[in-house]
Amino acid sequence: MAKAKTGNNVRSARSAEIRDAAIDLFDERGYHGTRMEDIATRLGMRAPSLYNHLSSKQELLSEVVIEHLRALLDEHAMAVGSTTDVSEQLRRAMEAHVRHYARFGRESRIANREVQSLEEPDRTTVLDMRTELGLTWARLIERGVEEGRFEVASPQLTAYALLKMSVGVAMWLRPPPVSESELVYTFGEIALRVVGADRERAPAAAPAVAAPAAG
Amino acid sequence: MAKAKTGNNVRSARSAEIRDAAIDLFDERGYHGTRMEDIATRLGMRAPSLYNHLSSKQELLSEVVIEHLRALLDEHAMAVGSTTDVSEQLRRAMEAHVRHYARFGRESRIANREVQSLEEPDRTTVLDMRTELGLTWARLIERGVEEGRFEVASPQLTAYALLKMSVGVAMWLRPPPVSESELVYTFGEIALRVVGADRERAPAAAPAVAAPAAG
DNA sequence: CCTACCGATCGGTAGG
DNA sequence: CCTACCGATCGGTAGG
Repeated sequence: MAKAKTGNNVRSARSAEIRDAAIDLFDERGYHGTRMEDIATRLGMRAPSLYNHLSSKQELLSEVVIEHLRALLDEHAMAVGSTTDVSEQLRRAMEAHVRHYARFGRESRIANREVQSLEEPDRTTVLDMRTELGLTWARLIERGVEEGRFEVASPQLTAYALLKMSVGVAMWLRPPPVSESELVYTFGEIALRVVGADRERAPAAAPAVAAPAAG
Repeated sequence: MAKAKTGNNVRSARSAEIRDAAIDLFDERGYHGTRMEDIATRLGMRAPSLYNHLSSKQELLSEVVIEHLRALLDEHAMAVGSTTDVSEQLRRAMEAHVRHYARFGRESRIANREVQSLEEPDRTTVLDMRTELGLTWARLIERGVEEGRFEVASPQLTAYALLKMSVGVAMWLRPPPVSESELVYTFGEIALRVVGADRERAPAAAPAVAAPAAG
């Protein structure tokens, strides 16, 4: 009773350390390129001792990926729920994503590169969550079009383009050359341009730059 | 003399088949998730026989990734060199990328996911090529800004956003819901919007849609 | 949390 | 192009 044989549901400090080391290594070397011994060494342990805190290497991966996607979906819902103006919803959704990718670069990269390393049924769960996220974006853009606020060739294609563009922030080779707030703001603006929403307030609150039409 | 011990530079039909099978499997299961035996089985062979046509598994990977990046750089140069109008250069560069990603989805996904599986010095070579591609895009956008044709907050950030957006085409979970030509055209248009170049010919050759400003 | 160790996998070689 | 096989790696277990 006292011994937690599989301590995977007990979120001890040690579990968190193991998880963090695993995230570091999965990001740097990939899932299959990381050995349990590598993770253990980072914490001054031996590989078998890890199994007092988890039940398998695969569990480490699936937890990271699924939590990442759940966070993305949550933050997207919050961003959209924080206002009723569809342009502002889109801007905030993009800002939320970019902020998340900037702050959780390691988890984002793992989630985007290691889907194929997931075993079933987690793999399917993750693919479904990704599909759901894409649909949420597409519906948001569709609504903007219906309200006459956006003008796009294809809401689905546009949703996909915006999503992929934002994920890119996490894929930066070297750290971004700008501050997080600048990153977030710029991508929010780009999103509005992509959906053709910027014309509403064109030469108004724009960040200066006269933008002449020299042919 | 007659026996090609390491037939890696001899581009035989068999080599091409092996390469194609490897690309399929690296894409589906990842580099580390693919065994030489898997590749051989696809061709009705046994794993050791593969070594009559290549020298290592790693060689298969690096060739795919490096060739992919070389093609991207070439096609980008060709697109930019095919006209002098900076807006048109940007559009064609985006179209070339999207077309490439659409046609070489497998290679594109491998190149983007398996950089970490590359050993040195190929890994560095690939990272350098990626950096070069990013710089090429950034310079193109900078020139557009200098000519007063584009208006962006940061050429570098914008270049990165556009690059990542286009790569996304290859990352589609399921095949794209539209034709290749539609895909290519839509992304070209989006690129022009992102750099703020569409205003020049705003309600002109646009694909209909009145775009009212009901706000 | 450790040592000892197993069972399986896998890239690659030997030698034909 | 094959069989036989090596050497190394690695996730996980036993048992303390």
